[in-house]
Amino acid sequence: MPELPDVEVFRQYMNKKALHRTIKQVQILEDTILEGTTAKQLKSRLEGRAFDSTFRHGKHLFAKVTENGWLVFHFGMTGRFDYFRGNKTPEHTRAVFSFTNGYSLAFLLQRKLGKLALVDGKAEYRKKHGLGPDAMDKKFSLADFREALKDTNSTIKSALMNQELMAGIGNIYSDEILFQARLHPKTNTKELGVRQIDKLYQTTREVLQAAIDSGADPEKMPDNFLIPQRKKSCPVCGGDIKKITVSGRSAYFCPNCQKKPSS
DNA sequence: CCTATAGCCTGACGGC
DNA sequence: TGCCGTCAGGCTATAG
Repeated sequence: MPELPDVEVFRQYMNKKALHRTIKQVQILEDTILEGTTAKQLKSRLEGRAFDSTFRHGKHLFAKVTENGWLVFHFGMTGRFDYFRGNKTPEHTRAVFSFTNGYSLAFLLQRKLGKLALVDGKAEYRKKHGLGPDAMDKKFSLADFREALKDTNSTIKSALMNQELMAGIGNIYSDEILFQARLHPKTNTKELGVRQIDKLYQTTREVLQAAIDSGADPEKMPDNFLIPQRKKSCPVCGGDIKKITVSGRSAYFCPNCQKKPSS
């Protein structure tokens, strides 16, 4: 699930539930999710401290640890949080942060494709992973969007999902953005005119914002969104949705509404 | 530079 | 019911 809107919702959840509480205990149930740190180090640097604030960049969530750097969450394909009371950890819990109030924040990963890291600065982590600007950052302007796509010669779907160009968009939301922009996923970036690029920027921002406003819940998304019914029929024309492979990922689109400029 | 593929992991689903 | 292949909202390394 976790693309930019989902991670933003997780951030809000963490803010609401787990900020400013003293961390009594850290438990790592799955060492393989640790990136550049150890269970021992996490315990020594987190226990007795608290999460002061959160920051999201693309699909990554950073939680500020009082005077002690940042804990970084990456949710892989199946990650999420669960703030629960007591000792019974939810299924698929890989790490638990227990607070002095008797509640705990569980970091869940069904498949173990997520990561947990501890870093001194957000910038260094971003640099190390080659992450471009956050797709929803206020400072990520139309000019930046044009610049990001300028030197690429790939399918537009692939470009939108390229975390080096802009961070946060994955397989599902790239499909939604291209559906709303009425662009075929295999359109080459070079085929797009200035007007289309500009429109795509607006659409990208609108789709991501609408998803965040919906709590990243397909049931609450606008009626014209493809996501809730991407394996069924087009919410606009009612036609059949087609599935093709683009950049090694499944792309769902409406052949009637989304045509390549050249065809 | 770009695309395709495999691998990392687990679970759900469809076909037989 | 059971087994098997396929696929899944991410990312990385490698090959062509």
